[in-house]
Amino acid sequence: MVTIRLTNSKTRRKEVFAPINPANVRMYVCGPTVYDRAHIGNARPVVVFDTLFRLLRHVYGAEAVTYARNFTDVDDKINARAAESGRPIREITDETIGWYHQDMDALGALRPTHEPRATEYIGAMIAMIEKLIADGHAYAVEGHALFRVRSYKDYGALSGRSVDDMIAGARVEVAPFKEDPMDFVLWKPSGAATPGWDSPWGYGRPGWHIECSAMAYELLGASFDIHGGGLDLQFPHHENEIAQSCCAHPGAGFAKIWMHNEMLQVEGRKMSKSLGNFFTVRDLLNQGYPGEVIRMVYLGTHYRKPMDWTAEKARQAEMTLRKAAEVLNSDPFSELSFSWAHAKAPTEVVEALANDLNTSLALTHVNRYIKENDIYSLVGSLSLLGLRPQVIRDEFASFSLTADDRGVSVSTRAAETNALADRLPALRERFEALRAEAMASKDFAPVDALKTALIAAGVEVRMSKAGVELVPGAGFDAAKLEALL
RNA sequence: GGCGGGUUGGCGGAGAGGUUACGCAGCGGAUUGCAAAUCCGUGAAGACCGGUUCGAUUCCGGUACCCGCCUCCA
Repeated sequence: MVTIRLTNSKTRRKEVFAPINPANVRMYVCGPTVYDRAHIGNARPVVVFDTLFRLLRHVYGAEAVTYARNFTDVDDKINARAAESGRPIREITDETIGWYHQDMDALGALRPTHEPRATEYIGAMIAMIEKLIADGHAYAVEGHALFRVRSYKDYGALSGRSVDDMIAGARVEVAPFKEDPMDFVLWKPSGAATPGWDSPWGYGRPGWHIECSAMAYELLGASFDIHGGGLDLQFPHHENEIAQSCCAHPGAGFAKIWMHNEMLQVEGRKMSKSLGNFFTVRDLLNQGYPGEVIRMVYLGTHYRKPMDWTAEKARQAEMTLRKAAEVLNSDPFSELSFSWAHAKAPTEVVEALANDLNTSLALTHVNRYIKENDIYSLVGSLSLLGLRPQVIRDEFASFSLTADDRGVSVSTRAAETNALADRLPALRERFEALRAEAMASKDFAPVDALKTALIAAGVEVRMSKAGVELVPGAGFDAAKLEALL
């Protein structure tokens, strides 16, 4: 069996992954707060842990992996959104979850096994808080329940901080009823304008951190294998989760391995609305970046390094996918000669991923399969990486290699582009005729004019002794092509 | 201020204590009416200063710079 190695944030070392139960490998990843479209920073952990999910399924079997990713649907940002729009909270969260699914589906991310909503686990949260209070790890005061940080001796171990250091450097405004400045909220009171539930501490709502502890416990148990999320969540969110869960379920150890993906920048700068470089995934999709291109850009950078989103990277990813599509499409019958769904990723690709998710190295291998025209390895690798081969072929394949040119009745193009594919051969014939004339007359102006127009329409013009190929490229513009017909 | 991380060729971006990463761009050649595409070939690196070592870009320490978290934002 392949040995998977993962960097554990808790130990800051790369460790051999040995599941608690290989028949039920369990992973929890912090999901979105659902009040708006996911931006491209939110999407990075989704792609990273989807890739890990796929690797685990590959190694341990699809049925042997349980992946839980929550929706935070109770939060002050959601309340604010509801207040300013006048819409019901549930309507906002339902709509946002729908968007999230659409956008992450476009990136080729599999749906996790469980996608719990925080509001469906209020009872479990209350039960956990009650236990923490009963055991002296938390206390109730003025309608709040607070976690007593000093009662968990390892508090700060994950993020490498000591409670004393943090207090010294803290800029936090400390609520007067806290025993200790670092104590954090498990439950807080709600007024008429905010959603709430009845609890032993009065009508109120949960603090942010308790939901993940409660849902992970309900769905995965007191101890499980992997807990993931963005590096920004390491402190305080994950630190607090550990404190809560370890105190509520002593001895269980909570997550064995903690994984954190680095943050994302855009064109070398932090993504922010004020800099005007803030994109949602939907923005990019609407700008015409296919989901596969976006995913490819993510996979190009190791998850523990800061990643920069740039238009140039997207261009290169698209170029690579076009080449891949040509290979996938080079034999119209290739899909029939072996089942694409069963193509296996070569060992070297699996091992690249097994080595702490070295997606960049995996893509290096993919490049070689493209160069060597190795369809089988290419299909297997792309599938394991979540880059759907059929989609790539349909989205990026060139017209010149479709059925029309080869006399076979296999069409692999998306319907919209197929319509144009029918017209390209006519243009090609005209081009060939013009070229033949030019060769004889030595007047190349007419053929050059047509060539220039085709290039302007984003069509690659390939001439050889054998004939002419017209291939739509990255900047393909159907409207300009229409004008030539 | 506290804590954590990073710094690789023109650009992006990996592995490995000693042997070509790879991709994009560049350059040379083949090919072409000219190109494009393709193929062949090729130059180019490891922030700085020390240390360990026969040997470090890879390990250790320091400096500089950058980034993140500590505070609503991922």
